[in-house]
Amino acid sequence: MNNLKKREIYLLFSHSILTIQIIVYLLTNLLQLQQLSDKHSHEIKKRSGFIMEEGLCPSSVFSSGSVDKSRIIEVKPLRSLAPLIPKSAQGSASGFSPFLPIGEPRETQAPPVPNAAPIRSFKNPTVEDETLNRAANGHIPSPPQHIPSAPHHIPNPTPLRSYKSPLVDEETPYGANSDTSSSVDGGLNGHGNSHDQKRAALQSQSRKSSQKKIRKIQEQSDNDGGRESVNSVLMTFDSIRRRLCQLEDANQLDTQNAIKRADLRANNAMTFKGIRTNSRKRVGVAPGVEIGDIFFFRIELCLVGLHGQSMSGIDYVNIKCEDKDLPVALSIVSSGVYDDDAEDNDILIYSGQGEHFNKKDKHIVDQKLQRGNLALDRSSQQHNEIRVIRGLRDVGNKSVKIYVYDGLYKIQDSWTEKGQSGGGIFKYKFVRLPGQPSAFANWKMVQKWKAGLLSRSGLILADLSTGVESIPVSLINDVDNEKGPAFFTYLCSLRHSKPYGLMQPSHGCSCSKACTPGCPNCSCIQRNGGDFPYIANGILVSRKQMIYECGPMCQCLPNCKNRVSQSGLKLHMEVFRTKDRGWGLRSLDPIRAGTFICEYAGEVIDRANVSQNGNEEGIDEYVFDTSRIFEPFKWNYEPNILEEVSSKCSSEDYDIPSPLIISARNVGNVARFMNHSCAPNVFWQPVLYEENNQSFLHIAFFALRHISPLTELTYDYGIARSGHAEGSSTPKGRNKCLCGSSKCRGSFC
DNA sequence: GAAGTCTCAAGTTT
DNA sequence: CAAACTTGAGACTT
Repeated sequence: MNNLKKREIYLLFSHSILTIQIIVYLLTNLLQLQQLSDKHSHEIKKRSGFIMEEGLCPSSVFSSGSVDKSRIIEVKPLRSLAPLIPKSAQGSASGFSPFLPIGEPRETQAPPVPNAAPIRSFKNPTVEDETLNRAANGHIPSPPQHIPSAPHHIPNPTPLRSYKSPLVDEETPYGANSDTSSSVDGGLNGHGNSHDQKRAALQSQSRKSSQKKIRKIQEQSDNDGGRESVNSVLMTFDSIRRRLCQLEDANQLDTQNAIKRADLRANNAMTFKGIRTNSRKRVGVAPGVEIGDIFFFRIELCLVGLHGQSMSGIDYVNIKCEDKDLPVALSIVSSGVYDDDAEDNDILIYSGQGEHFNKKDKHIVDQKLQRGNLALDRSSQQHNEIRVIRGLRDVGNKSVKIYVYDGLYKIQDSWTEKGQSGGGIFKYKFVRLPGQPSAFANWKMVQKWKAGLLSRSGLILADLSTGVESIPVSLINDVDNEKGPAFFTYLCSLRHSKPYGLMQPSHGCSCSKACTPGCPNCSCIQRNGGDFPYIANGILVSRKQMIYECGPMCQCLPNCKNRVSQSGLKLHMEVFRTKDRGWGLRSLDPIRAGTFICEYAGEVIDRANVSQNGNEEGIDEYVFDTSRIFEPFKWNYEPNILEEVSSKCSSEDYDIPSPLIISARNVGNVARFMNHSCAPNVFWQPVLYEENNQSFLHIAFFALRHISPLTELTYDYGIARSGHAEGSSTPKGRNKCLCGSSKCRGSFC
């Protein structure tokens, strides 16, 4: 208390104009504080006994033997004692709607413009535009909110069990869960029956009111974002990131005074341009993010508004409710730092945050009921929906961490335990809301299939490629009685009858080892405009008019990284029976945007032979024709976003001197099973390399975005020029399109 | 008291 | 594995 007084006195003197009234007022407060903290330290001592019984670490802040941190918390400057000061009549004039989460700029209360961020992002913004954009997107720093509340100055470093019942009345009228609290301290507090009833009625009323506010936030926030925005933001992010990696690989990136990590640097560029979606914090669904969506960086979760914290596992907001702050948890990431139990698919036992070993003081630090932990606790009483993202490592590629959005959960139970390092931790039982499509459960299932622990139902053939591919391609039908596709010969590349068109034959590069990015002497890299087309893990950086790979004619070693499309399948593919579109193709592995999927294998034919090659009606449904009309789309990074690095950006219009027509009717690979979609997740790219002193063109397929396991792979078939009716503004195909996307053209051919 | 700056907790990625 | 890194909340300052 001495410290406090000294601080008080110091403060008093440091402020030159103080009325006697204020002094009297402060002294009154001081007295109140004294009483309050005495009462509270008594509370803490009482509780610490309880905690010791529960077996928490003796070095815990609750322990009677260690430094009494409650004293430290008492030593707070006056301004943090606000709740003790009677509220003014204008007390609620904080500038925010009581229904809005704290930290949201006021202008965002206006009806949100759908797709606002991504569309704006693709023009070349002027300075004025940018200011507007940033303001509209909420990137002007939010007005800070200093709404002191009881839970913050009354220390709350207490485990769940100990605080719940006794403190509910004093601290949080919202949280009183009569079902659970009554059994704990039923008759101990000595209140009369009528008092209890009144109190219960008040608490129930209060709880309803706060739940109403949470619902209101939910309703208010549900009409922005959207699938297209989410896809656009993620694609923009990854295209920038890939480009940065490419420059870094070639040592062309200035990392002297800049961040080295490409994900963070890409995020900075995005933030600077105001490109993100769902930037308003919300309870429940994040519009446009679908259950089962996968992410490869924590930053990606932030960019689409799924989880606002770049590191922390718990995201929450403080909702102003009856002049108090009610922290409400919005989303969690279960990433395995703590020993979360993720055995059951619909139940997640999640550990709170904050337990660690303090290396300096050499003691274990318990988790405290504050920040995220407090929010989870309040949410367990409010029963609000919480988004759950499960972090996992794929069995095939343990070095990559993947985050899977697993939908909405509610907290059903909470308790305290001893953590791995021996500190006290909070545990929360998350239960998945019923009726949601499975996501994490699918992963579990697929991993069991891969490990051979679970037999596949509907497995017709273990390897459709009959050993041609290095990874088996399974044939699955769990839909109908069809026993398999019509006969064809599996071939993993292209059967050329003649060399490709007008290209000048070259003899490949003369690198002695594997070609490396930034190598000035490699003729293949020079043909690619000086850029290595792929980054280290074989991911395509950007679409190009043409990609020149090293081939059999090159002097470089076969493990050269510029031969991505020649190495056959790298993913565990599956030909499967779709419900309404015949056979389709999907992968059991998660796929990153830009990953090579497969080549379009088959026989190169002349246009004259197309109908000859077809069925009775002269139609060859397995034709790939580069001269079709393809819907243009943007996949590469925006050069203006990366202007500080490079303005170079290649055209995405393919430059194919003479059309290439491939038929996979008689011979082909998995690509022949890929169906059409007007909103595809795969695109094709022309690739050229030399064999036998001659150039040959190939068609390589790459992932357009991240694709989760078991998702059907589709690309845009384009429209045959012959199918484009004369005088008709909208080309019509002969097949009804069943892709079901909002951009569906209705037909394809 | 509003509006700003500073600090810290949170863990990810290479 | 340790260094480098971001975001947002809350503390603190003007």
